[in-house]
Amino acid sequence: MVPPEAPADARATLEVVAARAGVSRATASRVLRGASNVSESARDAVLQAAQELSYTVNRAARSLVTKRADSVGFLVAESEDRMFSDPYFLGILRGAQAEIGAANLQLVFAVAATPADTQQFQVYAAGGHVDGVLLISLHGDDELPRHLESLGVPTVLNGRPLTPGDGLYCVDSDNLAGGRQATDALIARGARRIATITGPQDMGAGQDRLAGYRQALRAAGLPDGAVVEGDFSVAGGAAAMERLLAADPELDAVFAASDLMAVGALQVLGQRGRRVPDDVAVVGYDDVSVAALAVPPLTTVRQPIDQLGRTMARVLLARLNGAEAERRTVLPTELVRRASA
Amino acid sequence: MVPPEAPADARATLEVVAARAGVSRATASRVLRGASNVSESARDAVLQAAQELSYTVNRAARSLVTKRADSVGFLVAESEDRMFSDPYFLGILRGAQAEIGAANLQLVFAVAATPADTQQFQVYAAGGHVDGVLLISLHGDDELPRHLESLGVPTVLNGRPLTPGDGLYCVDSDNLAGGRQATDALIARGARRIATITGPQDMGAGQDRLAGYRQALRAAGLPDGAVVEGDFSVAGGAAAMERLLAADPELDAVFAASDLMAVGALQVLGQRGRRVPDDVAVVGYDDVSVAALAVPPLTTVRQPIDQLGRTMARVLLARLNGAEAERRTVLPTELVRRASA
DNA sequence: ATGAAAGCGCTAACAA
DNA sequence: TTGTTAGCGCTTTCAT
Repeated sequence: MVPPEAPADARATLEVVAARAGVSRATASRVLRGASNVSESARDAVLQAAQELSYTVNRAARSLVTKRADSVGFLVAESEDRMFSDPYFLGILRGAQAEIGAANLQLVFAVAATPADTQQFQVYAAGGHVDGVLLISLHGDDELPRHLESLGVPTVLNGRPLTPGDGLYCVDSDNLAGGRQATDALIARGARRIATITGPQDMGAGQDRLAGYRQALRAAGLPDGAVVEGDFSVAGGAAAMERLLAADPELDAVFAASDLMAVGALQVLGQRGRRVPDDVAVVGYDDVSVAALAVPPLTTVRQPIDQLGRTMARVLLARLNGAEAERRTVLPTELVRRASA
Repeated sequence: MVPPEAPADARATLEVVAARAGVSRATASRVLRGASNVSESARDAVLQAAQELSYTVNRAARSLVTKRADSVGFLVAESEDRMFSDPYFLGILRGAQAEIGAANLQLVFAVAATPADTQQFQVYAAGGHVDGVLLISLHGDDELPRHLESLGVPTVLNGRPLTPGDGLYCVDSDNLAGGRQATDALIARGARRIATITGPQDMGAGQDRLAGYRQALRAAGLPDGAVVEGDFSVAGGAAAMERLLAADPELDAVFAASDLMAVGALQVLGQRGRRVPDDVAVVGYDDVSVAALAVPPLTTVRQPIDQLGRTMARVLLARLNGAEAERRTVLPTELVRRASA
């Protein structure tokens, strides 16, 4: 009744492993999944058989019955090229992959550049192809995370939704404190006309860093400086710097809400003959690798980018396991002093 | 005999769609997969039913029978942090994802930092969890691609294996021509003592760019300049530049085999009081975004990074479809003139 | 052109 | 603790 030895070239199945170990498929399955109620001897036999046959579970078969996909989606909801030139995203990806991989799940990478893409992803996710999703780069009040959740797909955001209190799960760095740290550094070195290049105001990070800037100014009894919105890119930072200079030619410091924008600002400042930091001090945000390479090297606010990705993954994993998870996790930032301020 | 209407809240299955369309599961399946032998009316009915129920195929069930995973692995075989600060990788990823996504396959992202990781990935891939693998950043004569192929997993490399002629599939940019272009540009502007910071010599890209440099020098009747090996990183470029200066204080030009290394070189040159390009001209390689941001902006050799990723994916897709595919695809490079040379 | 039926490899009751 | 037994949702012969 026991099936004959399977051909050696075919991929081993549970059936074969069980037969070789002299137990039933059920027992073999239990052993391989680490269930507790198995005898020592059965366990050893199965493990060895599996080893010898280099057995790997067929995930499709498993998924079919468990109704879990054993994979999570990493969705970049960004239509612009920006994300692909921003090392920030790569950092998040690395962190997330490390945790997801360690949990033995797959990370399925997806990009939704258009509304059609987004729609397609929703269908895909709703179809049970992923157990949860890690959502990167949320703009405005994108309904995507809420849709995903209502479709039964646990989702964790990077950043925070614009309107709070939705019960969405999100992981963010402390942009408010970060904005303050940057501005305080400028204040501490004696700057008095402090301008800022903000991030997109349709993103929590953009809003919060600006709010931090304002708080710091107010706390120091300083008036608000010139404010221009940027888009987190180098070109955007440069354009914003031009406008800042036009708005307040006397400014003596600039807080740029991203390193990339700070680099753009540095370029413009250089062209205009302003010395950094002597004439104008500059502080960036992120501490991605270009910060240290800029001329002069950028004083900046470091975000724990890798940790952001890891934390997102951990929160999602916790949810998938039915464990408690923080709705909103905020990671600390830190000022990194270099030459630009 | 027809099953009763399924509960509306459950995910629709083929069974339900078929019932609603008044056909058998087999016919519904044929329609949904675009098989030809179906009547007009059956097709319409099924399509509409599927639409109404927002049916999505259960990939696990499909995979179980077709024995295809409908997904491809994107494996970064790199133990160092380097790759995560190099925009190059992100470009490849984007390109690959675009093609893979368009073909309706999933891109499963993985990192193999240690030999253990690599081993695990092999088991995973051999287990039929992916239909093919896109392999990034190959060092030395890594056996991984050959193992994967011998395990029956079609693999496509970025770059070229060190020892050619293995029948491995790879997609590369024309590093030899690129090295020549860079060096020719330096020669054309009158440089005569041209040094180079090479890429890792355990990688084809590193070797080929150096070979191109030598070819150009020889063609111009110029003697070889100082040569120091770098590791594609900024820090590595800076260290190499120091050694170059020590080896030949009179050098008047440097070809750095990556933009990141060129940036490092620029820093050192600045510290040593050498003006770029007046005292020393510099040409980089890649044309990643930092090239344009460097001070001075970097003249560099552009690789079609996005296309590299896309092409890798296309080659793999072709193989998966049993179509003919080039063993080795080489994409052209192009000199981008900016201020550093 | 269509349907009936047989699994794909696995997990999870349920019995023993 | 272990084995028996149903399926999970789909594709695919094989008839019709």
